[in-house]
Amino acid sequence: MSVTVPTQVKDPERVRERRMQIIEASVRLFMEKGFHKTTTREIAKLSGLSNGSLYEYVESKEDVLFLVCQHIHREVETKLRQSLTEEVNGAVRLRHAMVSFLHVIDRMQAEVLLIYQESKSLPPHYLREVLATEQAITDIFEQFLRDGQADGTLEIEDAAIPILAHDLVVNGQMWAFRRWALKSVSFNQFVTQQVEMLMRACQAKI
Amino acid sequence: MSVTVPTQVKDPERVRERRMQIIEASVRLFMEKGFHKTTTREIAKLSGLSNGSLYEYVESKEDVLFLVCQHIHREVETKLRQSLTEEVNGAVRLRHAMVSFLHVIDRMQAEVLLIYQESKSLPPHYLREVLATEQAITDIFEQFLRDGQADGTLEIEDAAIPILAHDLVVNGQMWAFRRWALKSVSFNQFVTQQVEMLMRACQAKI
DNA sequence: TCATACTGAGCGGGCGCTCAGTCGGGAGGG
DNA sequence: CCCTCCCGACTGAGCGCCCGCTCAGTATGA
Repeated sequence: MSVTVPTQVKDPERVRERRMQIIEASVRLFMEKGFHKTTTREIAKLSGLSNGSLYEYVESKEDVLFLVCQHIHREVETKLRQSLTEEVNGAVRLRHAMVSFLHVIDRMQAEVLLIYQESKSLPPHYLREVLATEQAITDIFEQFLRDGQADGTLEIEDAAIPILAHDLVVNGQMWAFRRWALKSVSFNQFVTQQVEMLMRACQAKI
Repeated sequence: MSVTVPTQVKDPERVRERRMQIIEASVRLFMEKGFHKTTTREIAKLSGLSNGSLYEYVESKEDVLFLVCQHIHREVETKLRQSLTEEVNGAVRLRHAMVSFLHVIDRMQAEVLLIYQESKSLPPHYLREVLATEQAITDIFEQFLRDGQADGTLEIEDAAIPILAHDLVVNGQMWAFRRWALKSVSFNQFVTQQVEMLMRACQAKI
């Protein structure tokens, strides 16, 4: 939350507005051709800005990538948190969280893929921020696992919890980054199977 | 297996030798700075070749990336197949395969990460080949799952098998591409937890 | 003597970023 | 109410560098 992108423009409202244009254009371009093959000229053009203007809102091409990653992550996290409900016990809560998460991934397939493929091109201080957000998403699931462990609806070791949380996130994201291999699987099949497998993996007493 | 990289040099032995130099140099460079930030000049220099010579063994920078990906994948697949043993039943066989796989990933962390991060930069016809190899590795596990299903030591639905195989591969590769989040977990812990979780997920009767 | 492998200076083009200049609107003085 | 001035936003031609790739020329060994 502490890292911010510098700008020359004084009016914060204007900055937010223009950066939104930049993000929307960049998401489209990066998804289409990747970060490295997209030129700043293309970004400017599709944003409806001139080349020079773009650099009033951003200091480098990497800044743009960071804005994009940050925006996507925020959207994933808020959508996920929105869809969480207060449920009776840990196991049920975990199950619902996983289903919600899978739906978010499905709606944002391309964006999730983008983060997977391009975030490595971020300068270190930006990368750290992006990975922190990724961890925050994982932490949501860790909490549910702990809840379930505490109320006895899940039977798991302490040591397994962080690993299991990552498994869960990664197995969800798989829907985005392994779609090439999952062409013959429908989304509903995928959800059912992954959720069942998960529940077995942590020995849920539903 | 059908895709090959063109060369100007007649002597096949020489081609193999020089390409090995190119691959070794490129693996180091790509792991260090990524594909896009590595120049062909650097590759040539570290390979012990001149700039022009490099292009006798390769037609483009993408060719080099393909050679690298192909080489890594081959190494993973052969190392994995080598360590597979003939075991009594499907469940035990699967368990051993998973452990072997995790050890291969551990030894080749950086290389696995490289494929994850850079293979998207391959031209389509090369990418197809690389994904096919990835699928071949997944297929190994699918076979074990089917074996276990057939002999009754694993209790899984048909529809779950492909998904489970991918889960298994991805949860293993996680050790390479999520190391930033798994710093506090030891390799042995990781292996134990992942294998136990897997066995529960497919209801193994060991 | 000739095919084959190798060399490295250099070409061509692209791309990130800059900067001298334009535009517009609001503040302030007459 | 007008004129002036100024500041912040915007423009886009173009700079400078870099990098993938080539090719005319050289070395080598059979």
